[in-house]
Amino acid sequence: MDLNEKQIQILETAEKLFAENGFDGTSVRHISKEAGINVAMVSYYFGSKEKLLETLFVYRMSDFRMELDSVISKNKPYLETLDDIVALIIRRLHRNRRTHKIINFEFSNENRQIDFNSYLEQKKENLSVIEAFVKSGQKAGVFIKNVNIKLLTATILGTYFHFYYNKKYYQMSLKLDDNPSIETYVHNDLTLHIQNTIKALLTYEK
Amino acid sequence: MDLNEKQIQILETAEKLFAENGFDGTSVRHISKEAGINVAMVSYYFGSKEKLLETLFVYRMSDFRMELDSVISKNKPYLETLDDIVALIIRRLHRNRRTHKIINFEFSNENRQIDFNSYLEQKKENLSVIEAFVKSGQKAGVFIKNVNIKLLTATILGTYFHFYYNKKYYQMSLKLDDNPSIETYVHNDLTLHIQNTIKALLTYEK
DNA sequence: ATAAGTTAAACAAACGTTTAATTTAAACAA
DNA sequence: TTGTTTAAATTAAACGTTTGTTTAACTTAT
Repeated sequence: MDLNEKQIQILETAEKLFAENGFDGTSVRHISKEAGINVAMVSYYFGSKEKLLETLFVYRMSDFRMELDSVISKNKPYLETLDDIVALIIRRLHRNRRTHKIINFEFSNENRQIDFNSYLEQKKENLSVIEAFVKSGQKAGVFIKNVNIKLLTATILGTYFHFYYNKKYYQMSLKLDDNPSIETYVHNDLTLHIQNTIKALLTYEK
Repeated sequence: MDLNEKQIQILETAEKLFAENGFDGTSVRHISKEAGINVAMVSYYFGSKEKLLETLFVYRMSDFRMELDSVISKNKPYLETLDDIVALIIRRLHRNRRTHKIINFEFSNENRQIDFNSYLEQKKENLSVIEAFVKSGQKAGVFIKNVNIKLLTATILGTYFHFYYNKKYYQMSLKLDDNPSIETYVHNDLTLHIQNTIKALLTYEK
């Protein structure tokens, strides 16, 4: 995939607007105006509004697997690696939160004609790497056996997204007045909470 | 709020379509066709598409507080009540998942002119009841102190919604072929996973 | 000179809402 | 039970906008 500057500019403008107003809530004219280009350029470069979105998915979702492998291959103690994995996931999720939001919303839209196969394939790969890591920790006796591994990531991603989707509520409730303090909260408190949750779940005996 | 049969029929049709295709992805004509009524009836009964949505929120979100109080006032042991609270939340969430999905998506849409105040007020109340319960358990020495209480519900709701939004993925991954087996999975495995997560988090010592 | 980039204008289709006319249902008096 | 009145419910048609995409002309760079 080779994209020129203008294409990337369109993609990132579209990402912002799709995340803010939804796919159907964002018009091609809105994107082109915000990006400072002519309406026809979207069709010219991407073919259609749908294909623009598919291009955005590929543009944003690459190279996570590599980062994940890198963290695991450091061979730190299991609990430390677990913390690192969670921190990595949250960091990536937060950086690409807009695209993830669009995926979350459009993936469950039956009526949409968008190809999610590359996204699904990548997700499956990543989860099987994490699953292998947890099973290895179970064999080593560090993690307990009685855990629903497939739902582990649901808890990690789900907690982050619920925070992000209800940002307005938590801003109010936690008195996070400006963007920097939200960033700090995500990378400290929220990450710590999820790390503790996953560690507790994997080591807690009834 | 008194709604006649036809109004409820419109509301529930709209709920289904909004959840499937999004608010902007659902036209008033689509709703009226699916509900078997004339297009003008939506404006006639609700005033506008936006006000229809606000009516749906109130219609679905009521009386949770009552159920929550009822569970807590049974005065079972703390860990059992905790399980009951989680089970109650998941049951309610799952029953009203469509409306919750719409709220999640539209609440983070800056451009939308929808009144979320009654929803926010209710959410704040419910969370403060749960917060009080956890603090009481901490005083009793059953729950540990080192927990981010405000993020507890983010983990509960977030895990459920991540499962629901990625239903297609989990269906594939967990081989849940039909709707009954999904229902069973939600009320058994998923609920159990979240109960274990929250119990672990609230009792786990480093 | 050739191809890529960019533009304004036009296209049919779909959008939410309003209008004005008609049908239905309920209330009332004879 | 009847005919009449009144308001609510329902309808098809029309309103002005906005939608995604295409066209054909024009500009820029190679």
